[in-house]
Amino acid sequence: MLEFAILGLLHESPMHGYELRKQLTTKLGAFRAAISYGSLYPTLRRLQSAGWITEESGAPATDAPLLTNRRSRVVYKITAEGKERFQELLSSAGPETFDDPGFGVHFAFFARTDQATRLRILEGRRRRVEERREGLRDVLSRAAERLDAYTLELQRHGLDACEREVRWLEELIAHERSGRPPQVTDPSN
Amino acid sequence: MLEFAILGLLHESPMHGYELRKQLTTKLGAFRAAISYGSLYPTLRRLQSAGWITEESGAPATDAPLLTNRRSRVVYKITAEGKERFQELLSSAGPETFDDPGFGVHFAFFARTDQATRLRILEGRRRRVEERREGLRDVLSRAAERLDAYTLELQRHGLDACEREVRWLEELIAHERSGRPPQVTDPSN
DNA sequence: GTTAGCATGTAAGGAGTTACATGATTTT
DNA sequence: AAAATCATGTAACTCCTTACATGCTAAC
Repeated sequence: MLEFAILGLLHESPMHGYELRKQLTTKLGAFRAAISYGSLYPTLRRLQSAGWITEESGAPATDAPLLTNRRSRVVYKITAEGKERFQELLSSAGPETFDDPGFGVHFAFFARTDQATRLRILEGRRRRVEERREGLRDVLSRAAERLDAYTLELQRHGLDACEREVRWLEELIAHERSGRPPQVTDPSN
Repeated sequence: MLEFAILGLLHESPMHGYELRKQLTTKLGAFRAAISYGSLYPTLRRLQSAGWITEESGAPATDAPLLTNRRSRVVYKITAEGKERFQELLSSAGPETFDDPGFGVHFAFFARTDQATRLRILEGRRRRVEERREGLRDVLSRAAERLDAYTLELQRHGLDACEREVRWLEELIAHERSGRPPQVTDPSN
């Protein structure tokens, strides 16, 4: 997850770790808490050994005027293999569990992939949410008497969230199918 | 989380591991995938060493007629210390992160606690969701131009979910304050 | 008699977190 | 010159999952 998100952000532009964390915090803010440095920096190391990212060492010509020849910051950029890896991770449908944050991260980087992949991911997600929805309906209709009021309320709220998400996904799928993929920011790669 | 949920279920009635998993699956089904045996059984061990649960060895008088003198099942029951531990875990406000499943598990066992604790947990949750909501609003109003359409859509959907949850929590809090705590199943302990 | 479901467990590993530790730079 | 915030990292640990291994019981 972190690996994927880092590759996704570095795909957009080179960055150092601290900045990565900030951007991850806003990019994934809708469904995840901020990631910790204790997780971020080791992952950067790992991605570097795997050859998916490299330290940027080019002459800092376009560098901001204030911060010359700094070596406290380590700026990373994605490699060609890294871009391949990113597409591979994006295409491989994440785990089959409903509560996995994988879908959110995938969605956050939809601008970096093609319509077919987007559709596959959206439909996969819809299937999983529908399954969860059916499970909750079953519980509410079959086992309602055996459960206390709070547990029931939780299931109802969960069912509601599922129904809502399915509708949202339907809209996105329809939108994706008939026509415009909402402005792909940058058609590079 | 698992520890808390196990104590909560055994608080209601003694059970063996397999049965625990089934009940956990429905009880937590609104926000969590099924827990694995590889997690369940070691946790049962740990709870037993800690003295919070014990193996039930009483004469199986009321046992189902078909299954006599089995020792393939190990039935666990909660101890007095276990009940204390459960209340302690319920009272200690969970982590301060929005996406933590802690709230859901706490809520699922609200029937086992008192109104004051329920209110504190609901209000704590509301505060965290409100914070997340404000963060998303900030991003949407301040940084909207810098984000692609998909990322924006994700934030909008997240914001919507937050607003919805806050309203839900408000209702629950109001209901909890003015009057009836929705049928507490069993006033034991 | 074989498939399906009940029942319990272990070993290895994944994906993160917290707490700690350090130092540079910018702002007040 | 103190405080805030930028910036990077390590060690230990938490909490869970997957994959494996086993055996019993019920149903077909």
